[in-house]
Amino acid sequence: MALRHAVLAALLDGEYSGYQLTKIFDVGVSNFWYASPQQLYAELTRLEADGLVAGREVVQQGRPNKRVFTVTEAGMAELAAFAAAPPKPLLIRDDLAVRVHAVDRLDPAPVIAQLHERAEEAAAKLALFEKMLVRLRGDLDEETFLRQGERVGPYLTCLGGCRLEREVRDWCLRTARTLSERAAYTRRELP
Amino acid sequence: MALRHAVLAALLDGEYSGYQLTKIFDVGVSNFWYASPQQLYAELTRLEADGLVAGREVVQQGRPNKRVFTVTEAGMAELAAFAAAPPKPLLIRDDLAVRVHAVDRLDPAPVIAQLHERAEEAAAKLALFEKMLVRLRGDLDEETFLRQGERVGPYLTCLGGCRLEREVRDWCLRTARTLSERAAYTRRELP
DNA sequence: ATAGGCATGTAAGCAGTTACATGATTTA
DNA sequence: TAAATCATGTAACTGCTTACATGCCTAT
Repeated sequence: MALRHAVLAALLDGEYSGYQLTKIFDVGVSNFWYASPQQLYAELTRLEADGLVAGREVVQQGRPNKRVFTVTEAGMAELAAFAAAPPKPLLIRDDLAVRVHAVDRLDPAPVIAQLHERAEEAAAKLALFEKMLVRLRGDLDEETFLRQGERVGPYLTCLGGCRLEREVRDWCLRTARTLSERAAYTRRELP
Repeated sequence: MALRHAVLAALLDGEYSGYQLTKIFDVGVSNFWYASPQQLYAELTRLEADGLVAGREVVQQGRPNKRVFTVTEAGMAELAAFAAAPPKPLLIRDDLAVRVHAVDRLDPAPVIAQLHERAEEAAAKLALFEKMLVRLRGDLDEETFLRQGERVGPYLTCLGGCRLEREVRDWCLRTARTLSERAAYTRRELP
């Protein structure tokens, strides 16, 4: 059970409803964990049943009421035990990289287009994360914040997200350029 | 079904047995797809039943016989259709980053230790991938190989793996240092 | 002798995806 | 008046993990 802990960690940032969590996990919680809405609603139900989070009804006007959740003491204990246990290895599954691996034997055109799209998505995420960094550190510069800020966890993971998206963007563009040049070369040589 | 295509792509590099594929997918096929042995044996059975790969018994002396697989024409068609379809978004799940996200509210000591371990693993993978790059490009330099080499797919994905592992290593070390310094500061201030 | 590598699986259970379902309010 | 956002789920299915199982050969 792994999503549990990701949800508990996310709820340390404040009270969130299932819907709000879907927004957070849709981007991937600064890019290290993705979860679908259905997963989140199911997990929140289980977490509440297990007493690791507590729900609270928030009455809203102009929009549907919502239930927001906070981590209980039992939840904190669960998180502490999790943090002390050996971590599972980083899991990556990249559909696009599978295409690149096989690209010599296939039509490279769609793959090149997909690489450009992925590069743009990565650039957009990078911009988003960089804004989030500014918001998190307030008026402090990065160095000072990392030394003296009270809540550096999300900042550190967001820095990781930035690194990743920057690399994804650059790798996609580099790869697309390589494949385009090879395609151009082939067209000149073999008609 | 996503593992299918990863297996088909891996089998473009040559004939492999289930066991050999477990070695390849254990590292993560240059770090973009991990699969367990059980998954691979099951998937190979299904791929063969669907006629996308063909198995061939190889008699060995001194060790058990093995069945090696090649991609059939139907398999190539499947791969081509896959490559032209829109890719699924990059999936990442990082157990260690969950810990870092929550680290303000927990004992940072085990997390710092885990970050150092992860950094070492990443460095080891990086070294492995860099050796693989040298092997793949032979006596050509990178630029020439990327322009003229026949099989650049695996090289390009391996370059991506290098980028990722380098970032993971650096992020882990940076994060560990930040957390250690904060821990030292806290110990001086609050006893 | 014992550990490690080669080689291939089965079975049970848990996690994750896809499709479906509902309904109110705000914005274009 | 249609589309988007807020808000929360259920059900069926597929994919993945964990545990178990077997057996031979090689190197220490």
